[in-house]
Amino acid sequence: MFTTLQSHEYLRKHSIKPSVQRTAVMDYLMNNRTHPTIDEIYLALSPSMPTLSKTTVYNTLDIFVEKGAVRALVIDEKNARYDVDISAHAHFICKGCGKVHDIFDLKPSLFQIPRDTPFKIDAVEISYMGFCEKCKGN
Amino acid sequence: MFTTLQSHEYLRKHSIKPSVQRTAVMDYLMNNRTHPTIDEIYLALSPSMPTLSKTTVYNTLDIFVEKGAVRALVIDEKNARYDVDISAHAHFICKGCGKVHDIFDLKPSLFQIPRDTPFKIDAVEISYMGFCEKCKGN
DNA sequence: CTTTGTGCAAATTCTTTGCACCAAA
DNA sequence: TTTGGTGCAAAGAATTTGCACAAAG
Repeated sequence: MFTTLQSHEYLRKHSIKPSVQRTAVMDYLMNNRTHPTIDEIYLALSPSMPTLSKTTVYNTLDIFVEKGAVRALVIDEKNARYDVDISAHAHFICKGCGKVHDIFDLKPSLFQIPRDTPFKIDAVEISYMGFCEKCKGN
Repeated sequence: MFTTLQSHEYLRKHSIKPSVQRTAVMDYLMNNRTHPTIDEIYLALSPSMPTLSKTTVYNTLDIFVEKGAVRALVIDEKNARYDVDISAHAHFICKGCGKVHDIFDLKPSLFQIPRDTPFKIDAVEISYMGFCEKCKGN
């Protein structure tokens, strides 16, 4: 369980001013490693923060990504999803239920950036698609 | 240059009934390996097919993907992009101009599916983000 | 005929924008 | 007070849906 104090600390480390809303969003991300969408974050927080607006959630995540505090995943065609774990790891998305899971334990070489391309590459995203345990039976 | 006859043939191979519209879209994809969006395809074809509707382009691409004739790329947060090359290769998206480029010549092992996951994985997508030659100067 | 495909318009969904108000330094 | 943050409502953009008509077998 991560505390508000730790979220606060983590935000400062990335030079993000820790407002109440930002701390709440970061708190949620640190404790819910489910690659949530904007809507999921908003729905989870709004009961305890009734004045929270979805615009603020959008703004907040934009800042987090810009400052390198979270990763924006491009794996779900429907919505943007966010991951507070910025270390090199891959993702799996279930075509049945849409949930996104982490895949750690892959060879580090997978995440190497190819040389001899004409591009200035600064990020890699490795995604697997298929069906999760629950959905593969159906 | 791929001909309409070849597109026609390729559609049959994937058991897709080759209507005029479908053949035109496949033709475009085979001759324009630029990972086009729905809108780009629509705008390119509508001058010569004034009655073409964007709904048809959506329907068409859905069928192509479902039948395995084209790959839907999840790399561009704004729009879906389509690739008629279904072989194992990676993509690079430029954060400046948004263009998507192919990266061939990567180790085949990169595209291997990890065992010892609880998932039934049936596709891999490897994406690199950064700036292309033109945009990296700015 | 009967099935399948096409295309218009409307509806939905996700995201962005403009602007007024609030809060912190 | 001045700057930056928040939140509402409206706008925008991509995609989906419902339905009528057209085309193919």
